[in-house]
Amino acid sequence: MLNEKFDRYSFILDQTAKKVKQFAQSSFTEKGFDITVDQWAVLKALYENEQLSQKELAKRCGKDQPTLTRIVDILLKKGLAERFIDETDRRSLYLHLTEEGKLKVASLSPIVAEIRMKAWEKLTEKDFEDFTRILNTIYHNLNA
Amino acid sequence: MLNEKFDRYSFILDQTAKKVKQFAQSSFTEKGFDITVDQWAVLKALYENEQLSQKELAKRCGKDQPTLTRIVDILLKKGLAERFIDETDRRSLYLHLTEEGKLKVASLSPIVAEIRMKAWEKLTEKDFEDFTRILNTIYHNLNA
DNA sequence: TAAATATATTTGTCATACTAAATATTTGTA
DNA sequence: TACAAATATTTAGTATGACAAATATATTTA
Repeated sequence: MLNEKFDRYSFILDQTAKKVKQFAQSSFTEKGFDITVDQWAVLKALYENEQLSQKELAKRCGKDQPTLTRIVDILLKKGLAERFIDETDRRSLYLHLTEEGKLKVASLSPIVAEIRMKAWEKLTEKDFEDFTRILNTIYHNLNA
Repeated sequence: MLNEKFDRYSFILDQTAKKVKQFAQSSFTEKGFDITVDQWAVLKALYENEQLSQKELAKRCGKDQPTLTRIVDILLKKGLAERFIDETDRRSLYLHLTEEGKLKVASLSPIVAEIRMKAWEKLTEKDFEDFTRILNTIYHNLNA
């Protein structure tokens, strides 16, 4: 393959990832959700799987531990989650959502799903499959 | 299309964009390049087009103006670029690379091109075309 | 069992992203 | 021409991302 063509794929990739996040964030803000997209990702992961340790949660959300710690700090301040020491391994902390946190996820989920679909207008199922396959391949090529 | 399938495309997109950046950054660091990937993007844009105003440069690099200002500040500190007032419009600043900056871009360019190819192993030209087409479509769907 | 090693989390530092507000300058308009 | 509006840049504040180092606790090993 010609090298020159690849000049800017990482630029387009980066810009599109940013745009997806921006679009979601501005929809959140517009609807008065009062959380960031990253905070949403953590809330959603917790909603689907309570009792995760912070380490497991970080992995599921694709975030490193320092970043996760700070996002969780914010969720605590907002009263959406609580942190507990795991008595079987006192190094570990586990988390669960407060009632308010659960309500927030339940009420936002359908709206988030809607927001997500906007990106796929004018694209086909095949496009979606190709897209995720290619992204996964790139990821694994660079993860060796 | 079924909504559920789209659950995590933004996650994969985000993780892959991060991985591409990390891979490039660790290659830079390993080779002792002493710049970040974002600083590289700005240097490259300047190399290909001197006399850009900061505003134009920001646009070309896909960065907002405050971010660009800070990246440029770092490039100045590193002695890679210089900033000048545009006397035809004293609000504007334009930039150009120092000799050291030009040398840096010239010497890094081929290595960066190599790094970039790694992502495309096991993928075809058609994949590349589909990928960029889909990314562009998503971008424009969300940019309206 | 004491010491070394490993693990989970946090803290610190720097770089980047986004928003809003401040500053300087220019342009448009009454 | 004076004033209002627009534009280019910077500054400030908050959130996130990456990486290194610090802390506390567990596990392994001599």
